[in-house]
Amino acid sequence: MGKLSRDFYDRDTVQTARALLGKYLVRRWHGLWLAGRITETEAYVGAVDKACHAYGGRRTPRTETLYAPPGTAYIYLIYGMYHCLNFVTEPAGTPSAVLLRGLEAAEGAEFLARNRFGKALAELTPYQKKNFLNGPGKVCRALDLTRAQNGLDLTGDELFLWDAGEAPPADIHVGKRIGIDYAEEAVDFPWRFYL
DNA sequence: TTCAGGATGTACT
DNA sequence: GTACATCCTGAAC
Repeated sequence: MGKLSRDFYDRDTVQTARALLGKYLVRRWHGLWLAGRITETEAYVGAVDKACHAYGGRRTPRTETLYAPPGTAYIYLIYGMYHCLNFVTEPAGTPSAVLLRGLEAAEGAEFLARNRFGKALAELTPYQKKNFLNGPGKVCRALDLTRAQNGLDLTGDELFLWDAGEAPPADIHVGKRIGIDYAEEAVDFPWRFYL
């Protein structure tokens, strides 16, 4: 029970990705709380993973955040219009992170719906409810996360992860990662975890 | 229900 | 100029 400390992120990335399922992402937003339960993650390990932006020690302005200390938010723009939120793992200088792919609304659902669809929760169609937060771009849209939050310290008070003290999820699914067809042998790494 | 195509900007070649 | 850790829409089934 409590905010996840830096130690939580300072270890093997694949283990961290798995351990994040069932934890809560919490965001302080305009004086109120937005939160969701994590349902889907993927691991990206720079040292061995061609799908990772920092594969082979690649260092550019964009990837610089991946080299930050564990427990840092890495947020980047993808396809010109969506953002993806990652949690930096492993010691500083080891470019690895966990991509957040899915949430279940927990706190501030009314505001999440407004950010995501521009209308009230009660007005969402069944299709919109079903596809509320089941993708990385959707999560960032609902939580109003952009590159302005890139580099945020996840042990701070603005954006952090919370262990609600729930029993570990019983039924964790494992699979290949999504949208990385270019990554050669890394395409098949079983580094996607979901409930 | 699945599927093709387009939107859109930044990073990198 | 090309590719990209995506999502939405509209058409076909």
